Amino acid sequence: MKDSLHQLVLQAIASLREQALLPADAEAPFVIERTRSAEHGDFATNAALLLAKAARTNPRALAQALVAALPQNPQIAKVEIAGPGFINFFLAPAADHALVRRIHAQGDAFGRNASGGGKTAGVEFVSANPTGPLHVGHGRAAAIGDCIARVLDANGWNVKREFYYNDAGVQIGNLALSVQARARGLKPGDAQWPADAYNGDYIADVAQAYRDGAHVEADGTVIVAARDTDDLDAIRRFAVAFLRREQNADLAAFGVRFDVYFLESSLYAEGKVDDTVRELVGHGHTYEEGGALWLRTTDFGDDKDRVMRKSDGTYTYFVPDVAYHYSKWTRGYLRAITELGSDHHGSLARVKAGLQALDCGIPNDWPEYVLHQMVTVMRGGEEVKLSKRAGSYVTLRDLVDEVGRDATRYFLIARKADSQLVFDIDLARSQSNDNPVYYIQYAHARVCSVLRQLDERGLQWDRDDGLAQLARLDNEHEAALMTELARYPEIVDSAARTLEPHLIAQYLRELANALHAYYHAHPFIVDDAALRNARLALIVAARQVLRNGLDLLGVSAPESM
RNA sequence: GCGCCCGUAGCUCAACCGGAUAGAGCACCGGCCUUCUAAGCCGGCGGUUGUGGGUUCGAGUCCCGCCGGGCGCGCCA
Repeated sequence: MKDSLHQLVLQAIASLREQALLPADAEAPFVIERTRSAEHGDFATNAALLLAKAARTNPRALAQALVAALPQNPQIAKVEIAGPGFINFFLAPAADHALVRRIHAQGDAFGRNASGGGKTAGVEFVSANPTGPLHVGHGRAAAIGDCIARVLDANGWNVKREFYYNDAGVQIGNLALSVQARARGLKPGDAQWPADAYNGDYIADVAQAYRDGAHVEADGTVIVAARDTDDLDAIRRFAVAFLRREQNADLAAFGVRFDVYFLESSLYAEGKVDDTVRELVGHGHTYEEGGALWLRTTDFGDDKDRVMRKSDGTYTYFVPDVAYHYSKWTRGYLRAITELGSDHHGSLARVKAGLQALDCGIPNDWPEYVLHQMVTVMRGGEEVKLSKRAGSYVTLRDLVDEVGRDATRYFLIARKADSQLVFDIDLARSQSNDNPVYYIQYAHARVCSVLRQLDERGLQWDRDDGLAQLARLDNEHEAALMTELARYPEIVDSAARTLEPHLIAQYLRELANALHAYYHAHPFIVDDAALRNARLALIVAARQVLRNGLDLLGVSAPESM
């Protein structure tokens, strides 16, 4: 609807140009937007406000001319000029009826669109190194990344979820030493306990499994523990596999799966890091100084140049990062979304600089970054400190076990990524009306319950008759609910454009509210069969949209609660 | 010191490429269950959008300066 209104206004502008009421080159980035209140109609445009100057007239007069030039459209009941020169559109009931029929016809596909054209978009998120369990911050990353992936999919993109991890760096070395120390019976605090070791209890679990000769499978590879506490390399391989398996299990419990697990070590093994360095040198963006190889990232907007190869011959971490993103490019990811904690934002400029320096046609706005701010966890009114090294922190698994997958996902997705988030465990756990996720799920279950009630009363819902009788829906609650339903495709589009999945969560609450309000204002199971069928057609449409929206969040839509 | 993000009701947060009277939830006050689940609905209270300027028909939104909070500023990852 938004699009067709946009077209109508464009036609009106073109018409005014022909009449010389507007200069021939007059155009403006006008918008069609939902109004805030019903008295302003359903949609409004600011076209007259933006074009008034070019027309050398006042906005209201121009609005008059635009309205006069608007092509007729049966879905528009009324057009008004209001305020400083807004043009307000009032939709005809027929537009709402067509919408309800469309929801029934499209079902699970309602709200989806093909704007992505089937092109490939890679969404990288979590990308935690296998040095310990996932914590609540990873949970936020998982919820946001997975939801972005679902939203892009709903917009017609071929989405690849990708998890990148370092399986061979310094931190992994510390991990191996930690497990080895535990396997030798040492504990944190002991004189011989390694200085940079991980102190969490989970290290003891890994060590125990290693000594037991356990075999673990992770990311498609099986590793059997060598049991030899002197074989640090074997310990490392085992520990990585063990913790990767744990992380995968936690993510699976959270409802998140990946298409690609990308190992940093593979970049070295396949010579991709060397290739990248060679390309950068070849394009003349590097220089040697102080025994190190530098990349002139300042040519691409960075604060200062960055060392690529240290004087000891090893690479700094951002070189494989560039190689990794370049591999996404060569794998055909037309869009690459990288979801990170905002504490990594400092590295963005140099990675982008590295990609630009490859001179291979990567656009300046590729990849797209989505950064999320910290999560503060509250329990019993007190902040739970997160410290992996100290070994005491809230794991994602803890949250999913305690709070449930649905509420955890909802709480982590419902807020804009770039604002800090307070996760109140007590609130998320509460199965009460304090908890917004149940509110939405209850709306879905409520429709199911009405249909069950219908059955118990020995009645049947005639869908076709209902869809034919939509004109019987004439009260304000029905109008409000239909307006909410009509917004859904716009929200799906908007969430993908802005990469802001919280819009979905926000919207679903408003949709649920419209349904609950309708429920209380009017009985659905009435004696008048035509009216009954029409009302049921409307609430079943609402149920469909609730289900579709919850699916985008990865939250279940229960039939009863 | 420099860079990025944030600052909106007592609390947690919205506000669709700058739009009309800044909205929800929680908390608080008051109504509504012999009627499809009260995990619900309706009403009320609550704001100088941190602050001072600027841009324009119009600013929570854009620009500049302050104040406050977070994160980052390594030949660490």
